[in-house]
Amino acid sequence: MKSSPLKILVVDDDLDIIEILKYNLNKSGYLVKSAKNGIEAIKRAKKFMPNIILMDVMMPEMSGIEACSEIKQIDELSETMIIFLSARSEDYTQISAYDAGADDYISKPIKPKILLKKISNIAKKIKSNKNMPIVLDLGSIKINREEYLVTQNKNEIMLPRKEFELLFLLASKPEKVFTRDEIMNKVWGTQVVVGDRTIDVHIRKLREKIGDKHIKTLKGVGYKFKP
Amino acid sequence: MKSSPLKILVVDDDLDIIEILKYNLNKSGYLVKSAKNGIEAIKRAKKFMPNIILMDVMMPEMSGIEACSEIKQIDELSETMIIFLSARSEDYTQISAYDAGADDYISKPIKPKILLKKISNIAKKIKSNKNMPIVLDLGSIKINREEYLVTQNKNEIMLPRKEFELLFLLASKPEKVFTRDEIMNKVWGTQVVVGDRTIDVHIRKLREKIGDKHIKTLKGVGYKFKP
DNA sequence: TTTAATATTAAGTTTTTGTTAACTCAATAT
DNA sequence: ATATTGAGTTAACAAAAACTTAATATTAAA
Repeated sequence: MKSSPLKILVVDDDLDIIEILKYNLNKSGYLVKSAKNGIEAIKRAKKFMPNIILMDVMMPEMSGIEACSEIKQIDELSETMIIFLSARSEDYTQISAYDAGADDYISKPIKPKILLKKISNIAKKIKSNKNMPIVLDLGSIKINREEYLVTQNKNEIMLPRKEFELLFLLASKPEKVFTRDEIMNKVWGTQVVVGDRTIDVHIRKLREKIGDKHIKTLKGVGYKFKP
Repeated sequence: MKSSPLKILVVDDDLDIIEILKYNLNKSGYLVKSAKNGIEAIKRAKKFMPNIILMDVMMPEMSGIEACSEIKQIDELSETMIIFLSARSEDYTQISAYDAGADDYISKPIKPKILLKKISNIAKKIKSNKNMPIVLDLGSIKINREEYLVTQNKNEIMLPRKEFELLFLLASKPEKVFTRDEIMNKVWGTQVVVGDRTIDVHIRKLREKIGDKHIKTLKGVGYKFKP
């Protein structure tokens, strides 16, 4: 399960602005396409299926706000985040923009830092599994994701991030065997490469803290959690 | 805990319009009163304390815009949302309306659907504000948002704005881990970008003032407040 | 029994956070 | 007009915790 780059559609009638945005976004590894008015934006969006649309408010033919309303009504695109760009930051523009279903707002002149921060925030949101449970209750062991806390028979156990994520993964499906590859991808992600023994070490530390019996090794296969 | 109905004051010199609005709003369960000019509106607003004022822009005696400015200056009514009604949607009218502190704008002819949607949006906002507690009582520490004051075992601690907001955020859900991103977005907002160490410095200052044990670091994850 | 896979330990490395002091900026006082 | 004050930010460095690796030992499956 490899993660593809985020797709962004830039809509502006000013080609210079498109270029600037493209340059900045490409540099950060996003896949960018552009349109120069609202009508074109809708057409392209349907094909390109972007995760994010950056759109100027004021455009000839069809205003960004109108285009936004239309796009939000298209079922397949309803999850697309729309961020408006505008020359002024007057409130009245913002209000109608949000009415149209805009998800965020950046006022020109666009500062690359702010732009990239917003985009990366959205990227994180999209990546993070929204339907991940907050607490796992495995009888004697309870795992609370919101508090990042593991409780075993009323004892609170603090786990560092990787150990927590590892335990959370295994415990999310007790008795299921997770292969090393699965663990690697879900806990460490697809972008990092670490040696084989790293997982063992983390398993060891977990066993130290929650007891050996909860994590079982299946040689040549993987690990499983037992409640 | 039953929530009282939202109070709406309708201001228009056209009695027909008042009737139409009253009819629609009453039907949706709001508590409605009316005034037929700006001066009367101010008087009634002081007594009725509406959550929302729907006001015509063009009225004899005192224009809606003037009335709006005055109302916004009255302390007890500064939280009241003011929505303008106007025969035309020319931009220049809207601009001065927003300058006067209007919160939204509806152009005539009024479509009940749009009106009620806007009202219900505002209602949601008001409710969520109402539900935000003004004082947090965490045992030894009490945080009063209204007075901007933190009390620890009867000692009053004055915190600067950012420190206060940071503490208030963390303390609003004790034990929950707030990531740096969350903190950044909620305390600093999405329109500014500040360096990474800024949060640390504020955390440090808070710890200096309320004691180390109340704010716990989870490296790579975030911070949490412990009562 | 053999051997590849996993366990263990301690010693590196990297990442993240803590700390301090200096700097900017605005509001207010002199 | 200038000085003062305090909030907020930044930058540089220190410290700590988290994480990884490497070397060696042990285990369990073929």
